[in-house]
Amino acid sequence: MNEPRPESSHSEQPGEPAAASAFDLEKVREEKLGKIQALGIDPWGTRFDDHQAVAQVRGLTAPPSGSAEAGPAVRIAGRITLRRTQGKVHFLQVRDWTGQIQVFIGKNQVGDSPWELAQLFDLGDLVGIDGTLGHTKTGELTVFATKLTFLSKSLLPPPEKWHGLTDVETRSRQRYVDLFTNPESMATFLGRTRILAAFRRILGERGFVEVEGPTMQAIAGGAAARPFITHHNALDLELYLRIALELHLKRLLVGGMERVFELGRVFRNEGISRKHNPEFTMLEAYQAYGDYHAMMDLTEALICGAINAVDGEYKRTITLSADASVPVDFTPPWPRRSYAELMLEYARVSRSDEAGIRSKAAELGLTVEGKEAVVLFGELFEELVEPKLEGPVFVIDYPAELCPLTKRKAGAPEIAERFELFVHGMELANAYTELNDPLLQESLFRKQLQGQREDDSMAKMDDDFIRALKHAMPPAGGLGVGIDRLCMLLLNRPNIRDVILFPLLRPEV
RNA sequence: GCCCUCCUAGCUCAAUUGGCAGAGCAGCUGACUCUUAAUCAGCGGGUUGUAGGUUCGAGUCCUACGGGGGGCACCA
Repeated sequence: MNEPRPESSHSEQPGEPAAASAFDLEKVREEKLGKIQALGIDPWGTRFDDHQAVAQVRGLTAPPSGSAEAGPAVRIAGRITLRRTQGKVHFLQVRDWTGQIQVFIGKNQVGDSPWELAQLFDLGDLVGIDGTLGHTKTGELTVFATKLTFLSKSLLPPPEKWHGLTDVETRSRQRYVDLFTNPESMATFLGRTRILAAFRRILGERGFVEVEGPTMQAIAGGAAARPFITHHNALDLELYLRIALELHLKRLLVGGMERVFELGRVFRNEGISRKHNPEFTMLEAYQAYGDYHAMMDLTEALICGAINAVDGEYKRTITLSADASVPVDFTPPWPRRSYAELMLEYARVSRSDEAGIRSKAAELGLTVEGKEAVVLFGELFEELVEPKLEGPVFVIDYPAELCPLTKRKAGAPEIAERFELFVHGMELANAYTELNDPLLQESLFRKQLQGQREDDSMAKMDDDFIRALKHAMPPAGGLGVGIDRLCMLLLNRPNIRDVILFPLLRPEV
């Protein structure tokens, strides 16, 4: 490893002499900070009440340019993103999280000492503006400042005014800069919170209560994934970060909470990609005395609600990658197609035709030896059917062998009551009629434990969960939705990193 | 973990075959009371991610390392 060296001027070295240009820009701003203080003004500001959102101000009516009529009095607060000075006049662009508006500051209009302050404004400073709303000679809606309030000094220069911050790494690392420079990024993350709010509202309207399961668990269950390991000192206990929400929510069903959901973070110790972040947000919802059909209705309501929260467009174009987008129509109801039917249509094989499955798999170049026919059947689905599913489409009734933890269809034990929602090859939701037979559950767990590989040695038998089931869990429908991927889809961001405020990155330097 | 690729001023980007590291924005000084990426004049700003190597000479070629991006693998 290289030792940190003084010439690595990018990392701040407190106490070391400022050496390079980066420091010069900062130094200039520090000097201005001193000048602001010399004016008797606190450069770090104070409470600033009753300001209006810029978007709200933009919605007001204001007199046209040159009118004798005084416009409405307004008060805004925000960041200076642009400054054009012209002699004894400044034009600023001031941005808050709702939008941006022009501010006019004239020396003769504000007076000498505010003018002195305005001379010290830098791009990136936070200011409060009192003024009247009107239009300039060129017709632009403008706040004509009457009073300036300094709210906070920016000691670092913001990115360039025209191109902004484009470097994807810096945008993720310094999300704060990304948010205040790139309005589309702000819109994306506010869109994400609207989607979450819509989910909570709809679930609440349907009688679901939000609960919080444990994030640190002695046994990380509910999915097959490698967990993160952590340690509790006082108990001297190895703990795992949860990989799913499922098993604790089901315990609550046993406890009598009939409709529960959790919108929570789960952690999986896996690779990072365009579609994977090690921590991500899941919705899981469980409805006592329901089944997977009830969950399909709920899924449709949730996603339609999310669309309405974003822009209300059911017919939308979704971005698959930087240079590929496709139209998708979310107008409900969405088709429900059985797994077997889709396999017949696209792969031309049925589950019972094992010879056909094997020859078809061989045809595609899949490894056939040593695999059970049902595994190949699943692989054929992934290869031949999933790419064809433009969606949104519910794929229902999976081969039971592929979903050991799902309740079988009454009178058809070879069929599992499960659906997955697909949109253009992306799996948006996964739901079951939950297995509530503790004896069957236990034996399936044991079988699963036997089959696992050496390096997956994290999985353990969750005896308490089995005990809970033995107290009788109601028959129930359960649903899982990957929130991050839904956000990618509805907010048109092809990379999961762009819908997670602080995605995992290697530490800087 | 593997393969490909990128890293140049605070930001956005140039730099011919290996031949003096440049521009715009931002910054500083000055002019300007209705600008729109304001304009005009002038000035400063760099260990080209890091460490080695090849070479008379490396931003450019080679090796290793760091970080990013894309893909593969992993991923009920």
